[in-house]
Amino acid sequence: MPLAHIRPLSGYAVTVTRPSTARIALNRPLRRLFDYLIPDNLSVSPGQRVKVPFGRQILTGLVVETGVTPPGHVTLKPILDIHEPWPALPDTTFHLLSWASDYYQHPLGECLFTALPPALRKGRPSQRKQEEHWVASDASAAELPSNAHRQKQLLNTLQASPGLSTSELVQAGFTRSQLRALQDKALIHQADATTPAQTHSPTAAPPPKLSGAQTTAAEALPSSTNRFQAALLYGITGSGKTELYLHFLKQKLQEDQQALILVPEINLTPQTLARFRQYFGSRIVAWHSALSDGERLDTWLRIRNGEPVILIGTRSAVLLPFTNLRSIIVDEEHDSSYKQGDGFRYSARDVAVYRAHLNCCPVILGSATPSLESWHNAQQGKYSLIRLEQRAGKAKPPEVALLDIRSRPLEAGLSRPTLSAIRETLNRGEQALVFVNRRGFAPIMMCFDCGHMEECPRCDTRLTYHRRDRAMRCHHCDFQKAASNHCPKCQSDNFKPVGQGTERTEDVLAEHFPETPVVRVDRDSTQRKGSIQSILEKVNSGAPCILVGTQMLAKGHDFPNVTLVAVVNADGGLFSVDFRAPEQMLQTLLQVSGRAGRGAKPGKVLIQTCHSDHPLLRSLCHGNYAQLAEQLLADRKAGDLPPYRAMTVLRAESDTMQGSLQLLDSIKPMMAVEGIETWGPLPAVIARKADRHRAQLIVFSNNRKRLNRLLSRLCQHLDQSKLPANTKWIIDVDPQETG
DNA sequence: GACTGGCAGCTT
DNA sequence: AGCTGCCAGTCG
Repeated sequence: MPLAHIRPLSGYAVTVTRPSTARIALNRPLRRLFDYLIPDNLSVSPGQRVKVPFGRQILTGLVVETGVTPPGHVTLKPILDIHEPWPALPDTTFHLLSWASDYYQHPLGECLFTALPPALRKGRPSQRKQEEHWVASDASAAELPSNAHRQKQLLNTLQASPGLSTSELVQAGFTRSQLRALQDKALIHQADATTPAQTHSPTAAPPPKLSGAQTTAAEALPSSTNRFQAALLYGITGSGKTELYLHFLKQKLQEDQQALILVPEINLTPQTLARFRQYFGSRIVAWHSALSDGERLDTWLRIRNGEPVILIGTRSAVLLPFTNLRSIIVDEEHDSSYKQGDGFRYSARDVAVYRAHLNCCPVILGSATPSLESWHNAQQGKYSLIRLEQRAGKAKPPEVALLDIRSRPLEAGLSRPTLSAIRETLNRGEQALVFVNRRGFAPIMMCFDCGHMEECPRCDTRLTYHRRDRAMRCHHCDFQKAASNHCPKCQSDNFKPVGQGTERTEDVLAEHFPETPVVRVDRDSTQRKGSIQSILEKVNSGAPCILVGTQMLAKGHDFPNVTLVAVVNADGGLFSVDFRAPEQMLQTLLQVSGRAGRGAKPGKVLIQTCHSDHPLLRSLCHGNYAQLAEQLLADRKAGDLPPYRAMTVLRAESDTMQGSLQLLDSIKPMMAVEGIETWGPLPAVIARKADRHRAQLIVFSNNRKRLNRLLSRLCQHLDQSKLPANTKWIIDVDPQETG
């Protein structure tokens, strides 16, 4: 019965009945919510963290809705307690996550909980632990044993500057146990809770000076922080996109407003932070996977409290509980690491655009090699396109040349012209970078007598030979075994490595250039040597050297003295089964090309290929990504692929291929609907991984809404149906990989 | 008879 | 995801 028109008249008492039930989301992979009673002494609202009994455990849940009518035949248990009287997730963040849960078909509970810091997920209190400040007591230091040097130094430090906090002392090299030891001897005690002096004050450098081209671009950036506007900033490597971001924030962001800058993990270095801090001082705050639980809670609370921070963070930063977010920037927006590869498979870039929309604020997507999705959106006029096609300062775009290696003699994949180009570079006192797309020594070990190749026993893959530790490794599971000198099948000695890996290239280059240091940068070498940072510092000293590496080298680094980039083989991505492979390969090639000639000296890029007449590679030589994007988009259009149609992939894995295919086959009839097309089911390209047999069914539609509704029904159906043992299914909306 | 491991089913 | 209860297998 509609009662909305009945208004209380003045003088009448109005009884406001508080809702007695609440629907709660739990951090469990369940596509359902659970209802509870709200006890009289508690009041709860959506987004709030509560403690509830669940089975015989006690869990932390998040309120989704109150005043719900529970399903008939269940007896509700009461909520035990609230964690804090305010909603952990504010309105817009809550809406954002509900939308994402529906869009990506991932259980709401798990989506909501990814927006909480680990401490709050585990049900810990939301208070920041109070910083302890220490002062020296009056007692005599004579009580200290003579060998307690560090404790003595600590005591001296506190006598000299009383009131230092635990974390400050730990940073100065003291330990918590030293503090405890002094406290036990009553030589120091905690200071009263007087607020310590602010340690850092915000510096406020004026906005960076812009070049003519940059000024024109800056004028085209969003004009207001109170309106949804999406801009694609297409700026070639070295054109100074970062200056534009800085300029934009300096000009448009007010002092009480929050901003978010998303970056790929690899770009979030101390140097990047320092660069932004130069202009915004302590307003700049970092968010990435290396933070401790305590630091995460701290930063999360600052954001939740609406502090006007400018947050620089990786993927998950887009889910933080901002309450006054007025600008979003997504740097390197094409980067595939923005898409989460497992669990809640969201794209931080796409969520960022939706978030800007919800918030009515601008979003800037920046890249030298924009994703075809964003390029298409710009063409459609959904985003404004801002071009920045000149390198800043004196640097010129590198000259890119193809080197056809058909019927040329190669040494570990390197042709004579490439080797002499490297020599010339070194002779000029400059550095060369050699890009190899595979780590290890060689991707295959093969017997030249019987043709046997070493394969992984658990996957449908070949084992990669790692000569450094004489191991054969599978790059798709954790299998490895000792390498042998002869064929395990026919015992022949004619058992040899085939193909190129970073280790082999490194060896050959070291042989060829014995006077020059050769530095290898890949997952293996950076693991062993601790951090990539120390390697890079060595390179940046500028002395002649040769860098050998994988993708890792392509991104974000600035090597002023690298003037030659050599690509060992560019053909991998051209003929792959994955429809995104050519785009990804060209983006990587352009990114790695961008490493050449970033300083004052001109750069050169040599690309070895067996297909020097391929139209995509030819366009690459002209260094014009815009033209490449058009070519790639034409291919996508011809194939009815994204961004022209929405795509979702359903994956199944089980102990047998038959089991996986059967599950997907049983789904397929549900997809036989107007406006939906399916491909498959087909075995995955690597059909067996870690002894699991994988298959996939690809679903297309040119109507996202309809596809979304269909997928929701499908997930519901699959949740209810009992699957054979060991059979699992996964849904990936807007997949990054379709192998 | 007691213990283990694998699994199916349930959580409001 | 946990957690538990059930069942088959096996230990000595």
